[in-house]
Amino acid sequence: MAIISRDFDAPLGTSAPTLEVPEVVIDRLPQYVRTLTQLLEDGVEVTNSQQLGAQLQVTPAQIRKDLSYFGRFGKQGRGYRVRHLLDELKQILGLDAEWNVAVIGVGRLGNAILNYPGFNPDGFHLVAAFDNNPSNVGTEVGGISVQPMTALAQTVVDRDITIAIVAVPSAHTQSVVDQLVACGVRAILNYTPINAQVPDGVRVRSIDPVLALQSMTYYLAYQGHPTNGHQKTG
Amino acid sequence: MAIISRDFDAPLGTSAPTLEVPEVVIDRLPQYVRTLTQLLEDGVEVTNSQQLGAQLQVTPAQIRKDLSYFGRFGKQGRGYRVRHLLDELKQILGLDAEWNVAVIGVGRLGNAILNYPGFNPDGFHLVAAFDNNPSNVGTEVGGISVQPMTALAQTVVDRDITIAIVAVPSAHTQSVVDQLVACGVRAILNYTPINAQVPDGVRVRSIDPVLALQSMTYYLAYQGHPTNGHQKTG
DNA sequence: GACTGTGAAAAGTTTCACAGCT
DNA sequence: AGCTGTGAAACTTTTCACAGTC
Repeated sequence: MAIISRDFDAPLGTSAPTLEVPEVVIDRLPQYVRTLTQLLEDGVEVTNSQQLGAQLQVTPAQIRKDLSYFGRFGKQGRGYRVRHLLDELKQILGLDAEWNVAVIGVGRLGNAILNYPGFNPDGFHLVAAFDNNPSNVGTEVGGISVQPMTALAQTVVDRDITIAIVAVPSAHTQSVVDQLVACGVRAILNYTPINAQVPDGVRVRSIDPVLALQSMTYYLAYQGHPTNGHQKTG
Repeated sequence: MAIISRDFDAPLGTSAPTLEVPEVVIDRLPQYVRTLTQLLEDGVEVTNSQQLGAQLQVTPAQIRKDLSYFGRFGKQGRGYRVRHLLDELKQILGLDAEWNVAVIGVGRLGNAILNYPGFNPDGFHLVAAFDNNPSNVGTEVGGISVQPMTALAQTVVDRDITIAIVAVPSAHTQSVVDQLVACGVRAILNYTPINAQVPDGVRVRSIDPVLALQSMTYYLAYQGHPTNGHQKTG
């Protein structure tokens, strides 16, 4: 039982990440990390599930339950030492490591991503950029020299790249994702509006502002759009 | 029973959107819309839950169940007419209307958003931009003249703006969101890494690439990061 | 024969409520 | 007294399986 400080005997070492911890829980941990980081910066040394819940708009019980999957980090009657809990969560999420990231596609969006300063403080280092278009290859974007796609496999190995950000035209998404998977990349942040198919063991997250807007309009549509009367078809 | 073609008597007209339809279902509908749009463009006239499920990596049963909240759109033995189902779903989501959107903050990120061509084809029109910084006010970004924040309330009314995209520095998020809510905006797409507090009836969706990356590293950390041995603290 | 629409079962997730530690 | 950690209960969501229609 070397891996996480949990004391049940789930079959570790299976290739699919079907550990005992529900995926929804994992998805919340980064938010806890962020809130704890904030508290730490504000000089708060001890917190509790009540306070964290208020910040995150989540019930205190949920926070306690989520944390209980990984260990006992608090002290009854007192709460959680902010620094301690933060360190534990970062370690659980693998955020105590530095991660090298490649950006595929240096069009308008890829450019914005490469120039975005928000990744580095969190341990994600954009270390390589690739593009299909010969006129982009060799240019510098965000301090990184753009390489041709043919250099992908070699650079992924040389630079120990484990994560890729895809910002290519929609039509190329699947092909680029296939190439990344073939190179051994197993975490992909997809900025295109395409549902790429990947084998088991590869994770894809999508950033899709249009989908986000479209799921909100449902609630707007009848809560009363000021001027625009929605007429039914059927 | 005017609003949606469903035949149960949930209390409509309540201010919070606690209709009978689960929120997870609403969140999936835009993806169905996208896939159907794709099929339509490819000239496919009839589809079925099997095919849609394969595209979306969702079980056919889930698609049928989701659709059943809104009506009976298919024909047994045949499937769904793509155009018909697409029209129905768009109507349900309010995507048969055009939505005017304001962008708050025209820094690097706001600039990228205002120049992003992906919103308009889906009926979202970026019609106004605001910034606090006097040196940005009056400039043109993405064909839109940047206004001061003081003009917000008036412009929201004049231009029938119902949705806002927030791309300001983190420290200003809550204040900007408060102003938007005060103006009557009830759907906000938040590009900052801050959890804004909003009253009931206001929807916030966040675009947060760092959180997306951080939830993937958990799975990478022990599936075997090529070189980097993760050592436990405790 | 093929597929939808849907109750009912199963699985997953959240919340409750309280024993137990500080 | 105050808060955590956690089984058990409540609730939500997904999947199953099949009657019904084309």
